[in-house]
Amino acid sequence: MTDIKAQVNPLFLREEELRQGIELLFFSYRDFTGEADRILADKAFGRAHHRVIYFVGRHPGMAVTQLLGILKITKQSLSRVLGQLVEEGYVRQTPGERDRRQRLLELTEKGRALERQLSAAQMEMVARAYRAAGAEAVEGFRTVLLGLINEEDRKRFLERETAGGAKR
Amino acid sequence: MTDIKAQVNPLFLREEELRQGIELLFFSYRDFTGEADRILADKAFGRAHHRVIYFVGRHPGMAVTQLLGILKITKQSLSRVLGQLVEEGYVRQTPGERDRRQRLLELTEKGRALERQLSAAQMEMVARAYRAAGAEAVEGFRTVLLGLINEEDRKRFLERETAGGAKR
DNA sequence: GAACTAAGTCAACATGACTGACATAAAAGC
DNA sequence: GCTTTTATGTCAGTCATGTTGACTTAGTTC
Repeated sequence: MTDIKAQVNPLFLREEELRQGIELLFFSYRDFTGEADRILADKAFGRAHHRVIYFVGRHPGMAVTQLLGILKITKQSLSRVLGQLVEEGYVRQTPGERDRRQRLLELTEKGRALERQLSAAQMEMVARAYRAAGAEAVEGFRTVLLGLINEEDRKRFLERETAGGAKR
Repeated sequence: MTDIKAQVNPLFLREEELRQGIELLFFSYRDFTGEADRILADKAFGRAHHRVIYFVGRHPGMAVTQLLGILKITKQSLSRVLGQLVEEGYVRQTPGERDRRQRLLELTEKGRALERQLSAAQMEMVARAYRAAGAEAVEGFRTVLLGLINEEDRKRFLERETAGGAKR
């Protein structure tokens, strides 16, 4: 029956395939973030705190403007979240040496501990999916997701990849 | 230099790889939804409205409880959004025949028009990424994302795939 | 007839985003 | 050296989307 449909409208399967892609992104992101959300709920933190902790942990010494660029939110939005994290001792701000207007961000030991806890959960999920799918599928996963990302951030990924060497 | 690191700590590359997976999901989802968000902003609708329109369009005649199960939000959250969509003539509710307690949901013509507009934008993004990546990569993308999705929803995908036949 | 289920409602609240206006300090440009 | 730009922060108000909890109404099931 679907074979007939496919013959009548050759675009049908293509649209179906694309819609499945859309749904896969929706469901996988929903379930992927759900894991960490549960951990954060205990600490009265939200997804926004997680993102800050993640990226500050990933790029220690980054300036506030850089972080805003990654998160693509306004500084007013960030300030509440970042303020809480600083106040509760997860993130430390130190004036920049080169440019003393900057407040460079880094995780405290407490912050690193939370970062590890959150990342461990998510890395475990990704690792499970990677193992189940195999190396070739992982390569495809990366290629397609890269294609969904805007030019600028995509470049960052590709640079890191070649700079890191030894990967493929 | 990174080669040395990899030899000293064999887990380094693995962790790096997993973190890249996490970031790919974050950035791709951010950019992927950004496209539709801009269209919705004109109509004073948000992402929540989009999800309702999408899934009602995908499964015409579905009951409210089913929709809640897919979205994994509370009925109170849904009611506001659904109420607006019904009021503004995007979604129609009709009592179920088998079970008259149910209000079965379907898009109106107006709703289908918006659905097409939104989906066209996202399908275009996915299509572009698929084309650039190639069929093999797409298969890997699907496999890995399926592995990130909870058991139950994953089954739904796999059933649809085999039922639809003719795909692979 | 009692118990359960589908759907909806009212109320209060939390989170995370936004715009707009303004303040301070340091850097950069002329 | 004065002006302009930049980095950061703050105050105030608003909006969208989620939550919990309590309760109602109507229909189904046992």
